[in-house]
Amino acid sequence: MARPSTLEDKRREFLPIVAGAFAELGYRRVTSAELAERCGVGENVLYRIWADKNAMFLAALEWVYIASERAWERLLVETPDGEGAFLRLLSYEAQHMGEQGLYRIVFAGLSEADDPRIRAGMRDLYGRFHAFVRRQVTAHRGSGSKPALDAEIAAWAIVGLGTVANVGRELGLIGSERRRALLWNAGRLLAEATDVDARPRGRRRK
Amino acid sequence: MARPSTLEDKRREFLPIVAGAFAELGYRRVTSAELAERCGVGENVLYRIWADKNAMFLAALEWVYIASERAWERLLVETPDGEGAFLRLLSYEAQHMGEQGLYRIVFAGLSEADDPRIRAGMRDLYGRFHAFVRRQVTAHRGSGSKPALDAEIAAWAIVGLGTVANVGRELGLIGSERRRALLWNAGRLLAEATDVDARPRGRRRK
DNA sequence: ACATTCTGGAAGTGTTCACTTACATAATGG
DNA sequence: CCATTATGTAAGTGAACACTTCCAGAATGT
Repeated sequence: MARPSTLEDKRREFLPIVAGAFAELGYRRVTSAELAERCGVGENVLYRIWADKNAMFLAALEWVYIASERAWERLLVETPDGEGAFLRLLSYEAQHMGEQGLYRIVFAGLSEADDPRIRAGMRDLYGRFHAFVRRQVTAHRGSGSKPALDAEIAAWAIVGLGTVANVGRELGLIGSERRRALLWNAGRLLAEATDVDARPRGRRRK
Repeated sequence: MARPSTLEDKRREFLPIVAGAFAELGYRRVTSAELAERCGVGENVLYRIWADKNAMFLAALEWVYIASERAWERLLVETPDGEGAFLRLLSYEAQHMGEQGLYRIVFAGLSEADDPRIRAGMRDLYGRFHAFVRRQVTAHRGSGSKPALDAEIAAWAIVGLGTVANVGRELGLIGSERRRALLWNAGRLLAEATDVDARPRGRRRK
C-alpha cells in the first residue's frame, strides 16, 4: 500500500468550518465554492469527504448537538452535586444561548425537512435535546408535591422557550435582557410549578 | 383609455394558491413554473402581479397572518362575553393548529431571514402573533392575585409552545394528543400561574 | 527506485430556474 | 371602428451552482 488517507483528519478539521458556514448563511446560500474557500481547499476535496451537500449539512446538524452537549457537560462538571444542575443550565442558556448562531442551522433544517435524510437528522437533534432537558427536569424536581406538568410536556415547553428565544433574537424582536427573563422565569415555572398552582379552580372566574 | 386591469383580482385569487405552494414545498422547492401551473397561468402573469419570487413569498407570509387571524376572530365572535376567549383560543389551537401547514411558511421564512425584506415580514408576523396572544393573556387574567410572569414574557412563552408544537408535528416527534396536552396544560400554566406559585422558596432545595 | 495511492488545483458540464421577450388576441373607451 | 392597453402562451436567456474530470506531483510501503 501507499500513502494512507488523511480524509478523516480533514473531516474533523473542516466540520466546525462547514457548520459555521451553514450557521452564518443557511442552507441555500452556502455554495460548494463558498465552503471550499472557507476550508482553504478545492471543492473536489470536500466531495471526497462527503458524498454531497446534503451530507455536509447533516454533518453540520450533528455538530450542533455535539457543540451544545459539550458546553452543557462542561457546566455539569462544575456542578458536582447535581442539585442545582437544571437551574445552572437554565441560567447559562438564558445568557449565552445561540451565541454562535447554531440555531440557524436548526432553522435551515426545519425548512428542508421534506428531505428524508435531513428530516431524520432533525428528528434526532430535537429528540436528543428534548431527552436531555427532560432528564434535567426530572432530576431537578424533588419527590415533593405533585408537579403541574409531566416531565415530557414540561421539557417540550422548555425547548419551545429556547426556540422562541432564538427566533426573537434572530428577528431582533426580543432583547437579550428579555430573553434572559423569558428563559429563566418561564423555565422555572414550567419545571417547578406544582399541581395546585396549575388549576386555580373557580378562583379567577366569576 | 382601454381595458381596465384585473391584476388586483388575480392577486387576491392567486394568493391562497401561492401560499399553499410555499406551505407545501418551502421556499426553495417552489419554482416559478410550479406556481404558474398551480395558478393555471403562465409564469409572466405572476411576474406582472409580483415583482419577483421574494415578493410572492412575502405575500404568502402576510397570508399566514391573515388566515390565522380570520380563524381566531371567527372563534372570538362565538364567545361573546370575552370571558373564556383565551381558553377557547387555546383549546382551538391545541386541536387544529397548523392543519394547513402554514407554519412551514414560517420555517421557510426563518431560514431566509438574512434577506432584509423577508426579515421585516417575519418581524411583522411574529410581532403580530405576540401582540395578539399578549392581549388575550391580559384579558384572561383577572385583577386577582399577582401573576407569576408578566404578560409579555408569558405571551412569548406561549408563542414558543405553538412553535415547538409545530416542530414536533413536522418532525413526527409529538403526536396530536401530546400536542394538545402541551398547548393546553402548559398554556394555562403560563397564563394563569400566580406569583407565589412561581417561587416555592426553599421548599424544594435543601 | 518504483509502483501505488492520495492530494489539490483548475477547468469543465449539465441542469435548474428566476426572470424576460415577442407576439397574437381580446377588451375597452372614444 | 379604431387606437390603446391588458392578457395568455410559448419560447427563450443568462447565470448560478452542485458535482465531475483531469492531471501533475507528492507521500508512502516494499
